[in-house]
Amino acid sequence: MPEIQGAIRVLRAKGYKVTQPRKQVLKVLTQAQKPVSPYDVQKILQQRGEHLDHVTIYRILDLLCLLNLAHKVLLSGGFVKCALGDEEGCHRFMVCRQCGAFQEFADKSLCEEENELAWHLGFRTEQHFSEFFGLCAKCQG
Amino acid sequence: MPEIQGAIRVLRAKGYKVTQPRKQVLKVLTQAQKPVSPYDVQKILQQRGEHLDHVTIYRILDLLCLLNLAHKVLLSGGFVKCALGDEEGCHRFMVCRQCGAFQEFADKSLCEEENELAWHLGFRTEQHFSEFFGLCAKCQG
DNA sequence: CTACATAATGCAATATTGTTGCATTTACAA
DNA sequence: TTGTAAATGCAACAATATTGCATTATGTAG
Repeated sequence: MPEIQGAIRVLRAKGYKVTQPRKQVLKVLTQAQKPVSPYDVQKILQQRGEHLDHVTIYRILDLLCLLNLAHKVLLSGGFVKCALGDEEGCHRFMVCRQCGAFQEFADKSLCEEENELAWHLGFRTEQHFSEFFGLCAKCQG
Repeated sequence: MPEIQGAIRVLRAKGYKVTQPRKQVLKVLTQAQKPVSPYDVQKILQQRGEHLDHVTIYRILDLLCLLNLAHKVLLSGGFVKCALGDEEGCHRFMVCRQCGAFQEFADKSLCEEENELAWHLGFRTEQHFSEFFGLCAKCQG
């Protein structure tokens, strides 16, 4: 598990403890062929006879994301917020990680570029969703 | 409420009934300055002394999405799936709406283009997430 | 090696999100 | 005005997510 060793080094280097639950979650993520939800992690562990509280799993995943040892994927079926209107199936949002402000913007050429890229990979795109996380103008102190 | 009238026309044209609950939800979406979750819709209505079952709200929002009168937005805080690894803060997925297959792909120039666009709008991007929904090669029969 | 301080976990409780089946009501057309 | 098909409400439940606090375990200092 070389990947896990690397993650463990990062944990230690940043002053976080290397606990059994953290190692268990890292192992699940490393072995998983797909992105997994916190709930998936719990079920996979249960199948091995191991048990972790789901709260613990959430906290570990949050930490791993914070340390860039994991990342969040927003697949379909996710949190749903609806707004009225249709902008040609291309929805691009900027979300400020500081103040939570968000702003939608459209860029037609970018959409076409994306479509073309996917097309070359054999994929026919019907809807785009993009989110940029970062700092808005106000929060770039 | 010109927007609502338009939506109502679409409903009628497609043979869907124009019911009180549907008009209530459309009104909430139209007045909302932000994307709202189904739960948000319910709370907003409650504040006005109106009440709709949450199941009804889910069904209406699904219908509006189906008719392209609304769309789903995947903001941060959504359904979380984590995988180990860090690919420079740019995660682009193609998800097949038919078979659910997904595939991650990277494109550096696209990322830079996106960063630049956001930059011109005063936004400093740290992480990208993109999802393309459509049909994979296998499902384009 | 032991014991301490504190970080991390487990647990309890609760809130939010989402789905299904069926009884009842409502919209709209005849 | 009335019939009927569509839509809603209700009940039940499953899954997802967050908070506060008691308990446990890690890493360190002795």
